[in-house]
Amino acid sequence: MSGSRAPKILSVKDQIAEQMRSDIISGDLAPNTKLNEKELAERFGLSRGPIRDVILQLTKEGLLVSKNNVGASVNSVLDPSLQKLMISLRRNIEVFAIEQLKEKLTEKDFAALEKILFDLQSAFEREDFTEVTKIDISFHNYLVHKAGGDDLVNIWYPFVMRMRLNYKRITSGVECVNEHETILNALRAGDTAKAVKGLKANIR
Amino acid sequence: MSGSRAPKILSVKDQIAEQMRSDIISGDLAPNTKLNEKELAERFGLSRGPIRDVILQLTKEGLLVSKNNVGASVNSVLDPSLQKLMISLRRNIEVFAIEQLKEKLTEKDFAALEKILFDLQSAFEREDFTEVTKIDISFHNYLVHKAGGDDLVNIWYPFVMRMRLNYKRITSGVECVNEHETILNALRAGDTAKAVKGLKANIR
DNA sequence: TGTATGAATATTGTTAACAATCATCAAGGC
DNA sequence: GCCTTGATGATTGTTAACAATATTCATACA
Repeated sequence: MSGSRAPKILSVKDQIAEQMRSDIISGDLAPNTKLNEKELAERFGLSRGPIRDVILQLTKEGLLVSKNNVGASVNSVLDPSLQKLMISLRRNIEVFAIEQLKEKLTEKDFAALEKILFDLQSAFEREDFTEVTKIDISFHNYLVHKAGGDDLVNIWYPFVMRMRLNYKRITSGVECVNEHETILNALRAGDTAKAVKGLKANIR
Repeated sequence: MSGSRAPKILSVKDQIAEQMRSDIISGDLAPNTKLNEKELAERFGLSRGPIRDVILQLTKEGLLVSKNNVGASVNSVLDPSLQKLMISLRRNIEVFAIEQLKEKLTEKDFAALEKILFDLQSAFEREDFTEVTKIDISFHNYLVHKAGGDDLVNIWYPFVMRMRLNYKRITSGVECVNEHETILNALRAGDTAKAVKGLKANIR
C-alpha cells in the first residue's frame, strides 16, 4: 500500500448529501424551505430515487423534516434549551473519545491531525469558510472515529449537524486553529485533562 | 375533536421498519446476518424501493450496517465502553426531558402515561415480551416527545435501539411496572429529583 | 496442490413510468 | 359573505425493468 492517504471514494449519494448539507448550513437553503424532489433530481442530474435516499438521510441527521405524502423541508433552529442539550451531548461524546484515545494515538495519527490543522489554516487564508467548516468537523471526526468507529460517528454526527444549523460561532482564523492546536498538543503530551478542557472551550 | 387518542396512522414503511426492528431486537435476525433486498421485498409483499428506504433508516438508527454495492447486515454488539456511553447519553436526554416537563404535564398526559402502564402490565400478563418492549419504549417516548418534540425523539431513538440491541436486562413484570410507576408518581407529585432517580434506576 | 484468471451468477444501484395522495381553487349552497 | 364540496394539477410513493458492481466457481497455469 502506498503511503498516501486513501483518496476516499465517495458514492454519488454521499456527494449529493455533502452538497446539500453545505447548502443548508451555509444558509443558501433557508429554514422551512420546501424541497422538490424533481427539481433536485434535475439539478444534480440524476433521477428521484437517489435524491429520495439523500433526503431520508438528511432527515435522520436532523437537517430536514419530512412529512408523509407532503415532502421534506429544511428544519428550523432549535429552541435554546434543546440547543444547550445538544452541545452538552456532543461534548460528552468527544470527551469520551479523548479519554479512550489516551496512549492509543500513534505518530501516524498525530501526523494526520497535524495535516488537518494545516489545511484548516490554509482554508482560512483562502477565506473559504465552507471548507473551513468541513475541515473543522473532520478534525473532530478523526478523533471520534478513532475512538468508536463508524458506530460512534453515526451517533455523533447528528449533533454536529444540528449545532452547525442552529448556531454559527464567530471565530477568527487564528482562534480556531489555536483551539485545535491546543487540543492536539495536549493529546501529544498525554495530558487528557488539558485536552478535555481545550475541547470544551472549542465546542460551544 | 373527539376525546379519543389519535389512532396513529403508520405509513407502510414505518410498519415494515417496526417489524424489522422487532426481528432484530428479538434475535430472530442474529448479528452479522446479511439482508437480501429481494427476499425482504417478497416477504413483505412490496418492491425493493420501500425496503431500501427502511434499510437506510435502520442503518441510521444503528441496527444495521451498510456497505456500498454490497448490502446491509445486522450490526453486532458494541464493546462495553461504548455501551456505557450510550446508556449515559440516553440518561442525559431523559433527565433533560423530565426537568423540562416540570409543571408542564397536564392531567391528560398523566392519563396517557397511566394507560401505557396499564398496557404494559397487560402485555406482561400475556407474556408478549415483544409488546412489552414496545410499550416500555413508548412510555419513555411520550416524555421525550413531550419535552423536545420530533427533534429530540430523533436524537434519542438511536440510543434506545442500540441499548436494546446490545443488552436485554432481565426484569420481572412487577419490577418493570413498578419502576415506571415510581417515575410517574414522582412526576405527578412534581418531585423532579425523585423522578430522575427512578429514571436512572430504570435505564441501565 | 495452490493460486491466479475469467466467465457466469447474484445482488445492489439507477431509472422512468405509473399509482396514490395532497394542495389549490372555483363553483355552489347556507 | 363564508363555508363546504368537488374537480384539477402538482407532488410524493411505488413498481418493474435495466445498468453497474460484487461474488462465486470452474478452469488453467505454475
